[in-house]
Amino acid sequence: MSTSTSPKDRAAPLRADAQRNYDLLVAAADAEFTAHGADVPLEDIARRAEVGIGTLYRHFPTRDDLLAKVLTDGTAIILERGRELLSGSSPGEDLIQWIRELADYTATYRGLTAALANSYVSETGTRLCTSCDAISALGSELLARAQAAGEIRRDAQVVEIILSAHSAAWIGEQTKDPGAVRRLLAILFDGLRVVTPKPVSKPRSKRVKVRR
Amino acid sequence: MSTSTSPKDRAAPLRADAQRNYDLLVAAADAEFTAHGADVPLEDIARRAEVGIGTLYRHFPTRDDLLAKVLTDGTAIILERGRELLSGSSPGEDLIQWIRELADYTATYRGLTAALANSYVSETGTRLCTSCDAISALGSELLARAQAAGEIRRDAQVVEIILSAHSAAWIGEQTKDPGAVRRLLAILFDGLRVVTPKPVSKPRSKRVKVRR
DNA sequence: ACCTGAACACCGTTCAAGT
DNA sequence: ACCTGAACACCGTTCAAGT
Repeated sequence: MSTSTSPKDRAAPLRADAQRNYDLLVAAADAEFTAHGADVPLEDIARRAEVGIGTLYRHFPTRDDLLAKVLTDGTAIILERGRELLSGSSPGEDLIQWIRELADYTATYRGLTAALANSYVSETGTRLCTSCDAISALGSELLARAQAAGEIRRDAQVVEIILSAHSAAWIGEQTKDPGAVRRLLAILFDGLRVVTPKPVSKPRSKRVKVRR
Repeated sequence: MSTSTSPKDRAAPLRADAQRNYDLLVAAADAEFTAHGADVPLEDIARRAEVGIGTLYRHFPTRDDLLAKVLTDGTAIILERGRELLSGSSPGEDLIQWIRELADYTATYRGLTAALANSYVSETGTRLCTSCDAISALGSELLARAQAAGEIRRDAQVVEIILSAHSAAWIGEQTKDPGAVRRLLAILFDGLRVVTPKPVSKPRSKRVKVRR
């Protein structure tokens, strides 16, 4: 919540009133997203911030930019947690724990999962997407480590892992039943723990080259 | 595609022109949904059917009604398949196969998953929801049978099962990667196959009733 | 340099007028 | 009984005019 950094996170010196409006917008956005979900009319946010709608667009050209800003703290935390878990003692469970926390993060606002998933595969590199990239990078590391330790199935890829967390959160949004999320994740995790034996590399079996 | 039944599926005698418009609307809706996804402007559908927008609303008060109508055939098929599988030889795999087909069904139109999932938990009993009820009923049967056979974990519930299919389809929509869907389902299914041993019902262990 | 809000575009939904 | 499309509401986005 200590978010009075400037738009580009550089020390781009904003005029005093602009900085003030910027901060008001971020606070208003957080409040509105929390209260009415990630699809709340942008106009409502501007109104709450007591700012013209044009000002909102000036600072945040797209809704995703606003979402990304408001999620900054959460994103930092989930990334930090990932790094911590990366040096945990049980690679498989470390990955799993991270996914659990990722699902929570994804549920920050109602309707957020759709926005996140969209940006996750959108062509245009939005801000939200940038966070996603960092998150999948970390996911890759955690996954690779767990797979190397032979604790997680080798045919799993980051996309599914990450989007699984998303979809669990999505299911939570739809059903409003935290139990469903918990149970689904439990199934998923058990599935992830299933390790197919390494294809018995037949010691130099005479592979005959066949014609045609 | 043989869909010239009347709105309420009764022989409610529609006036000839009304029936014609109705059929045109269904055909147009199918075409538009296929081409532009489940969110296509209703106006586009009316235009393609060469019918006033009011006529569309008269026949289909909500977008869900239109979706439900256009999905009738698919819904019937998935239900029928479920019944077939119900008398399959391998309860666990029968359930799993059904989920696979359910995921396909859910992907009929781009953007359909969201609509389906929404209606799945919506309060107001829309048409779409009605289909969903039938589907979960069948899912319950398949699941119960598989669990009774000891082939599927006992803590799984229908909601997750169904919504898992939905979310797999959803992931397909997002990533446009059929491989991701396949891999996710594989993980999920392995998770479903994990059967925790029945809590060893200690043969009449002397359960002492404790005070307080 | 930044803010404002009117103006425009777009889509959903209703309803008075028509046949 | 049914159809039509103008009319209204709503939200996103832009931009000319203002400070």
